[in-house]
Amino acid sequence: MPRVSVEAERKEQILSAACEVIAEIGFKSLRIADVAKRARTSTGTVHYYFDTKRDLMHAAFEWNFSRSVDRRRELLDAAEPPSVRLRRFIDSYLPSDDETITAWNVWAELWIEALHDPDLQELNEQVYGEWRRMVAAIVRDGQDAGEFREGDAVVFANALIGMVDGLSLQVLMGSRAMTVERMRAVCDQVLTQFLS
Amino acid sequence: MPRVSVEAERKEQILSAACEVIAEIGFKSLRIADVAKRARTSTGTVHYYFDTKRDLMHAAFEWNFSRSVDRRRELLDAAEPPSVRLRRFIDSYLPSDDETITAWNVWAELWIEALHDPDLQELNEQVYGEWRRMVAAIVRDGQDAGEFREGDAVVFANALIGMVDGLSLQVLMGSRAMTVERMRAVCDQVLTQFLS
Amino acid sequence: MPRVSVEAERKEQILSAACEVIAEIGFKSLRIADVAKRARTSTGTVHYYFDTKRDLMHAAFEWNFSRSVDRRRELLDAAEPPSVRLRRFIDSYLPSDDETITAWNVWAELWIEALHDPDLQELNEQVYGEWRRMVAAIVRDGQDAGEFREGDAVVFANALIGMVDGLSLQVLMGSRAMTVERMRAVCDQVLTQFLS
Amino acid sequence: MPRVSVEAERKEQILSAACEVIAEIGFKSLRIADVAKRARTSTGTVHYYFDTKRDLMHAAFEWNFSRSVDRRRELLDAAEPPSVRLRRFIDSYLPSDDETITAWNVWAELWIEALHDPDLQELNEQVYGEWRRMVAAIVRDGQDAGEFREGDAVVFANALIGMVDGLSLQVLMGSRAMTVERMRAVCDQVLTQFLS
DNA sequence: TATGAATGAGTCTTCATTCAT
DNA sequence: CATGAATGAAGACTCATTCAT
Repeated sequence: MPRVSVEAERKEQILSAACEVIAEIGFKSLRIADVAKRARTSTGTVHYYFDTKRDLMHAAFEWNFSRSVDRRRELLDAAEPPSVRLRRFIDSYLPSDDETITAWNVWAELWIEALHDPDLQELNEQVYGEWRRMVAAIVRDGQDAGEFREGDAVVFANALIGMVDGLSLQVLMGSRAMTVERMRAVCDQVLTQFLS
Repeated sequence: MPRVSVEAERKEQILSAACEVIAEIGFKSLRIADVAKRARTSTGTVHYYFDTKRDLMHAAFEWNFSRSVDRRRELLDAAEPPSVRLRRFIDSYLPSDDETITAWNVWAELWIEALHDPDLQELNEQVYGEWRRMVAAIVRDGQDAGEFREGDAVVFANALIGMVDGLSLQVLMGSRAMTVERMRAVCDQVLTQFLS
Repeated sequence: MPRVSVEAERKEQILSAACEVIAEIGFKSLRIADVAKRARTSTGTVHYYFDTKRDLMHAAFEWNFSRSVDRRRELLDAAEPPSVRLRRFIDSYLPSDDETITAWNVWAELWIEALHDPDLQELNEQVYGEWRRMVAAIVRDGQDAGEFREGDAVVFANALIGMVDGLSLQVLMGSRAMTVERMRAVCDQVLTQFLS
Repeated sequence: MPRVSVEAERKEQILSAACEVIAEIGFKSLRIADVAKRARTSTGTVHYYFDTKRDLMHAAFEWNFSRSVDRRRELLDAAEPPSVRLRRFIDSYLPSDDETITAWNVWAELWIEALHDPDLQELNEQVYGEWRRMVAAIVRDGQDAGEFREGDAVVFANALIGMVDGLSLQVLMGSRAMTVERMRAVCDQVLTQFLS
C-alpha cells in the first residue's frame, strides 16, 4: 500500500519553497537552485516534478492563490452581519502578518509576469472574478439587510478591491507614508463612510 | 564647440527606448541589446552613458515619472472648478492611450523592482508623496468650495490613488472584467457618489 | 555511491590544463574557454569547480607549486653528501625539460600577478620560505660536514635562490646569451668556487 | 621657428605616464584610458602618438630602459676603484627609492610579456647584453687591479645580475623575508666574500 | 594636433536543463 | 524517486580603436 502521494507532499514542499523565495528575492532573481535549497532538495528533484521553470512558477502562483482562498473561506461563511464580514474580509488582506505579506508579494510578482503572459492573465481573471463575486455577494447581502447604501454592487466591489490592491503595494514597498496602520485607517474610513 | 548636450540628447534617446522596451517585454526580459537596438545605437554606447544595467533602469524609472508629471502639470493649474480638475486628473491616468499605457507598464515594473530595492522604494516614496499632495490639494479646494463632502483629504487622496493603481493593473493585464471603460465607470461612480 | 572524488580528479584535470595554458600563452591572454578546451570540458564545468577566473588562477598557482615540491622531495631526502644533494637540487630547477619549463613559466606569471595581489604575495612568501629552508638546511649539512665554507647559511641560500630565479627568467625568455647550458655552467662555477 | 618637438615632449609625457601606470596596476590591468588620464590627456591623443596599445607598451619598455641607463652612466664613468664602482652600481639597483622601484616593476612586467613576444625578447637581449658588458668590464678592471679574485668575468657578471634580478623580484613582491635591507646585506656579503 | 563620443568584438559569468547513476 | 555533475546558450560589461570635429 503506497503512501498516498509522496509526490503530492513533495510538490507542496517545493511550491511552498518557491513562494517563499519569490517573496524574498523576487521572481526575476529566483533561481531553481534557490528553490531547491529552500525545499531541502536538489535542482534535479525540482525538475523531476516541474519540467520547466515556467511550469514551476505557474504552479506556485496557483498554489499561492488557492491557499489564500482556503485561509479565508470560514470568514465568508461566518454567521455575522454583512458589515462585519466585509470588514473582516478586507482586514484579512491587510499585509500585516508574515503569511499574508508573503502571499501579497507573490501575487504582486504574478501581476507583472501576467503583463506579458496570457496564461497568467487567465489565472488573474479567474481569481479576480472569484474575488469580485465574493465581495459583491457580501455587499448585496448588506444592501438587502439595509446595512449598506444602494448602488451597483459590482462597481463597488471593484472599487474596493482596486483600492486594497493599490494600497497593499505601497505597504509592501515599505512606504513610510503608507504603513499597514495607515492602510487600515483608510480602509476603515472608506467602509464606515460609504457603506453605512 | 561641442553642441550643447549631445549627451543629454543621447541620454533621452536611450531612456525613452528603455521605457518602451520595459513596457513591451518587461523589466525581467529586457536586455541592453534590446534598448540599444530600439535607440538605434550600440550596446557599447548604452554603457557609455549608463555604467550598469541597474543605473540605466533607475534612470529610466525616474525619467518615466518626470515625464508623467510634466504631461499633467497644466491639468492641475487649469482654472476649472476642483471637481472638474479632479475628474480630468484621474481621467488622465486611465490607461487608454499608448503613451499612458507605456508609462503605467513601466511604473508597474518599478513597483516590483522596488520590493527588493531601497533606492527605488525611495523614488516611489517621493513620487507618491507628490501625487498625494496634488490630489489632496484639489480635494481641499473642492471642500473649501463646498463641492466635496467633508473628511480627511489625505485619507481620501490615498483611497483614490490606491484604487486607480489597483484598477489600472487589472486593465494593463488585459482583464475582460476590467477594461478601461469599466474602470472609467468605476472611477466616475466613486467620484460622483462620494465627492458631491 | 559516488566514486571517490570525481571532484578531485576533475579539479586536477582543470588545474593541469590551466597551468599548461598559462605557460603557453601567458596569464594575461588566458581565457576560461582555453582552459576548458585544454581540459576537454566546457566553460560551464570550469566554473562549476572554480567560481571565478581569479579562484582558478590562484588554485593553479598553488597546484603548480605543490607539484614542484613533490617532484623534488626524494632529491632532498637522498642519502648523498650535501654537496651532491645541493647540486642535484639546483640542477633540477634548470629549465631544461618541458615539465620544468612549464612550471617556471607559471611561476614567473605568478610573480607578476603577485606584484598587485596580496594573496599571491602570501603564497610566494610561504613557498620561498620553504625553499629557503630546504637550501639552507643542505648548506648547513655541508658546513657541518666540512664540505662548504663557513658563513651565514640563510644569506647563502638567498643568494643562490635569487640567482637561479634571475637566470631562469633569462633562459625562459629564450636569451641567446643565457641558454640552459650557460646557466648550468654559471651555477656549476658558483657552486664549485664558493662551496668547496 | 617651431618649438623643438612638441611631439617629443608629449610622447615623453605619455611614456612616463604609461610606466607609472604599469608599475602601479600592472600591464594586464592597464587601459589606454588610465594612461591618458595620468598624462592629463585623452585616449584619442594617446592613439595619435601610438597607433596601438602594443606600440605604446613597447615604447614604454624602451623608455624605461634608456632612462635607467642614463641615470647610472656617471656611476660607471666615475674615477673610483673598481670595487667601489661595482658596489655603487649594484647598490643603485636596489629597489629602495620610488624611481627605482617603478623602473623594476616595469622591467618585471616586460619579462613576462617577453615570454610570449619575440620583439621584447630582442629588447631584453640587448639590454642584458649591455648590462653584462658593463658589469664584466668593472670585474675585469678589478681583476687587473688585483681587487677581485680571478675567474671568468662574464660568468661572474651573469651570476651577479641573475641574483640581483631574482632578489629584486622578491623585494618588489613585498616579501617579509626579503626586504631591501636583507637584499642589501646579501649583496654586500656576496661582494665582500667573493670579490675581495 | 587634440578630443571624446561611438563602436562592437571579446570574455567572464550565470543558470535552466539534462542525464548517468 | 532522487541526485548533482556537466553543459552551453545567453547576456552584461570592457576597452582598444576609430573618426568627425
